Amino acid sequence: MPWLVKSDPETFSIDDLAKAKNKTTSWDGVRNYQARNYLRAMKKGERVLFYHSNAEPPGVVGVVKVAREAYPEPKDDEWSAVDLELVEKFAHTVSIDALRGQKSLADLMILRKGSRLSVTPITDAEMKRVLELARGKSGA
DNA sequence: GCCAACGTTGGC
DNA sequence: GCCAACGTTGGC
Repeated sequence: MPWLVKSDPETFSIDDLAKAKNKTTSWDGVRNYQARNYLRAMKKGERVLFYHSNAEPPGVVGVVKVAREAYPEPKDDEWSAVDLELVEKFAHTVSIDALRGQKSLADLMILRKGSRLSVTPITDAEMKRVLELARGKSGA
């Protein structure tokens, strides 16, 4: 299953990931039970959209993948982390406006008002559509 | 900077 | 177990 993770770029941006060792980071600090359960459902190799919140503009900035499935956080093993590895940084952000402009993306949890989940599942079709938008295709 | 939406906390 | 208060998130 494909996924989407949110990050405030002031805290951790896709450029930070690009600079990280092996372009891989431990995705820890999630302190929401539903998001944690999603983390635990991630499988190695699955693709994950990387979303910048509180950015100008907010939107999807690239694709990462699950490099290591969920493991307990060393300092707080009630919670889980995964390792995420950079796959690609988009040439252009797929902005939240662009996402909202797509009927096929209307069900994205991220677009719901007040949605604060930092890890959400998406469908294969949604992943495909966002990748098309990233590559500049506007078609159906 | 504002504020609506949400999750968590804590008194009862 | 309810719910008001509070802190945080995130778009604008």
